[in-house]
Amino acid sequence: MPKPELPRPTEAELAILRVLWDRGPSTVRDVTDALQEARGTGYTTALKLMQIMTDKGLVQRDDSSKSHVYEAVASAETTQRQLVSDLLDRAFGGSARQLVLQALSAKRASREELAEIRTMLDECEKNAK
Amino acid sequence: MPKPELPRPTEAELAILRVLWDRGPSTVRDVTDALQEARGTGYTTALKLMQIMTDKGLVQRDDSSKSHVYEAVASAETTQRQLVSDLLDRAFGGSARQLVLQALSAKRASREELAEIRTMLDECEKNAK
DNA sequence: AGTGTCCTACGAAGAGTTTCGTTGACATCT
DNA sequence: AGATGTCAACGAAACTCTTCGTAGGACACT
Repeated sequence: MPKPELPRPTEAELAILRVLWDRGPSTVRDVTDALQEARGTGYTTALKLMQIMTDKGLVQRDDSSKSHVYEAVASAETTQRQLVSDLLDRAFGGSARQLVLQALSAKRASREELAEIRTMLDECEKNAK
Repeated sequence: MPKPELPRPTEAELAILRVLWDRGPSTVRDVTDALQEARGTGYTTALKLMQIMTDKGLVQRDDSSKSHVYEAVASAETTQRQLVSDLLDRAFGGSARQLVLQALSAKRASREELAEIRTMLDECEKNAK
């Protein structure tokens, strides 16, 4: 079975995943530095979290060199889809329409963004039942 | 100040809020019954959560009758917008486009839903910068 | 060898979340 | 009156999340 179904990342875990998606495989030092200004995360805090994430299967560790290198297991897209799907069920009763509405009203999308979304809608429509 | 900025509801709290949005003002018994099948929530569990939510300001309590009646303070729309906005920042780096894309791909929206979303887009475009 | 630096590992503290057992108040039924 | 039932209140327990202090190993430099 190729999909053991990863757990939903917590808040601090998600911040680390974002760094890994951004930078690619990174050491604890790299991640700590990246999160230092944004969150003030200390080194041992990041290390502990990444060890936990390894146990959970959220990241993979390459310990062949002295400084272990960590890599996100699931892609940003996959994880984002999981998080949205989760929120959809938990807060919106499954109504994608409502969720999209709130997303647009929360962020006041620009004209360009609206145009892009419209293009995506066309794509979706082609595949819809 | 009329907007004291409510905290983000936790998972169990959100389940309770959903019942209150659905049913309107309700007693602990009502909420427990509604959540019984969906979550197996026990009476004292629901009571405790609703007391905590009262402290947090998420719900209001009317204790004029023997069975206290609870009511959600924030509307479903307001809370949903807050949750989406939160997820947008935490997981999508603020890109509403990406979030909408994942929402549509997570749920495989029907043709009707797509049409409705399209209509919403028109509305948004009128108000865009 | 001694010192300093960088790294992993471990454990524990503190906060928040969720669950539930117990208690006491109050009302109703017999 | 006594038994039964419903309810709010409280506290404790189990769990998760997040943070960090401390220890120990490896390495380089003096």
